[in-house]
Amino acid sequence: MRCGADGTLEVTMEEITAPPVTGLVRPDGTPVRVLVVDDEPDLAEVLSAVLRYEGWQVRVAGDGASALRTAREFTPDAVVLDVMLPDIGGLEVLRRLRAEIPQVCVLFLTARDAVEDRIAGITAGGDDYVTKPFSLEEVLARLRGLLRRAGMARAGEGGRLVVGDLVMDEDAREVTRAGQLIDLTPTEFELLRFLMRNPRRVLSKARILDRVWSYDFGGQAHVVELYISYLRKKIDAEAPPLIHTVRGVGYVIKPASG
Amino acid sequence: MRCGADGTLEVTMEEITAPPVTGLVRPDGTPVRVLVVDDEPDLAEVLSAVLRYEGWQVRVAGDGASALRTAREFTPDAVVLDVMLPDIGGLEVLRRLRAEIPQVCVLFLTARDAVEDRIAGITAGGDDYVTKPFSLEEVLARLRGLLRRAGMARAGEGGRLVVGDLVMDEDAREVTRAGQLIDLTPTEFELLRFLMRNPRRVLSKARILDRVWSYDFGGQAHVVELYISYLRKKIDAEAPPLIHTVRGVGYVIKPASG
DNA sequence: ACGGCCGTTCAGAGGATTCTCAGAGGAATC
DNA sequence: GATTCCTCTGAGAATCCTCTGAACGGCCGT
Repeated sequence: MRCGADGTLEVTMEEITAPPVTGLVRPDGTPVRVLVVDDEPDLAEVLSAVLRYEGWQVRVAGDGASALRTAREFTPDAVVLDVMLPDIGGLEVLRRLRAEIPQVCVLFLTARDAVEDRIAGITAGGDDYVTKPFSLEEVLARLRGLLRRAGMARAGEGGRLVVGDLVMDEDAREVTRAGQLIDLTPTEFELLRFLMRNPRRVLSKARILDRVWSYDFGGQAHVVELYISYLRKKIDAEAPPLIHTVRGVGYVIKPASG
Repeated sequence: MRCGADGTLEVTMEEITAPPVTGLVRPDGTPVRVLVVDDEPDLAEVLSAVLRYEGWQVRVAGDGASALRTAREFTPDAVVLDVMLPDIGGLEVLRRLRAEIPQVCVLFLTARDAVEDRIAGITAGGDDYVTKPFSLEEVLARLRGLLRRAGMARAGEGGRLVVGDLVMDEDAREVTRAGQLIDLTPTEFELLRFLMRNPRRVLSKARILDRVWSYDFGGQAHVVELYISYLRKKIDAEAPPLIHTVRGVGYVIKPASG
């Protein structure tokens, strides 16, 4: 996803074609349902494409009133909710949502500087927020966290990712290789998480950029190479490498044997 | 839960896990039931979100009459009750509640300057109160205390929190590290309690603020950093540190080894 | 073999985040 | 009413993170 100078959003085809990976499912086995509420159609569209790609059922609403209307018959498990809506305020929407679907998770989208004021109290329960501009991986990760804690976790792996002897604990934000604790910066962590969520799948630099970096990032794909090199120094330094370059295409992470 | 290639699902029992780790359950194993009674919708919403997140079943009422009505069919174990209700006085509600559910615990919410002697009578009866504006952790702690004394403690944990050689006795309000008694101010204590209730889980500054500070606190997340630094001076000064900064995210408390 | 392209790495500027100190103001206590 | 203690603000310093630019080396075509 790229944010053009004119405010348009481009979505690369790649983003909507590959098969789903993650396994968050409702207790009854049906797919997770997410309602996206944002008055920017482009952003809402990109978000819903990514969530759908995650294997979830998605609906979109452009304002508070239609969000409530949709929620009533869609009964989502989670709602991605922009606090700046044209009609009803975000917190009001939250309250009315809760009145109808008490256990629903809400992920707020908010401007960076509007945080402290209106958002007070929302992280106190299970809910969470993400500040604009965000990266798609960040939104996904937060949403997965919310849903996992809401009882839609898949067996055993409660937010743990494993590739060979490399292990990531998302809650504790800990990464270990062969038991050795590895210290990562936020961007390194998010890049590695994206790789580990797609093991054995070659990821293009463009796609990595789209997912891991914020949508308003104007830089070049060179950063990806740079951060891959940082990661390699930290996790592939003294052991058979897990991160592999696929020349002219991108990068893969996979266990040493295969 | 495993998702087979043919679309089948296997569900194991342990997957249906509750989010946090409170360990308070009814004798018959069903979740604790709490009724929140407050005429401020925002406050009631935040309270119920927090309690629900704690794994309890929650109902909300906006005035005394509907509180009594709801209590009749909900049969709560505890009631969080604002003394200032639009219709019936809090004490009257208490009396009528007791008439129907004799063993119910009641936590009063009251203004700071409320009459002290009446409150004294309340605490004598086993109930408790919290003055507005309160922190959510305070409400939770008091509620846990009430419920524990009402016989809903799960075996083992009697209000003691342990992380490595750091021990907190919630009832005695005592903290020791390696046997050494540590003196904490009220805010320091509450911050540490929140950390110790969530060991190995990274807590964002926003979340800490929402939980540990009063809901009307208008300040910045900077206070959290400040109080973390106070805690470190008292707890982590001359021993392997337990409190760790996760840059760009928040803080974690965890035993020294891992 | 040569040259262009791609990927890797280094070095450093600039920015963001976090830590700590000092002190004002207020609450609690005696 | 005075004292002590606690909480919070503001500012500066220290630390850490991100990204740019450039140099280097290998891969692949011709």
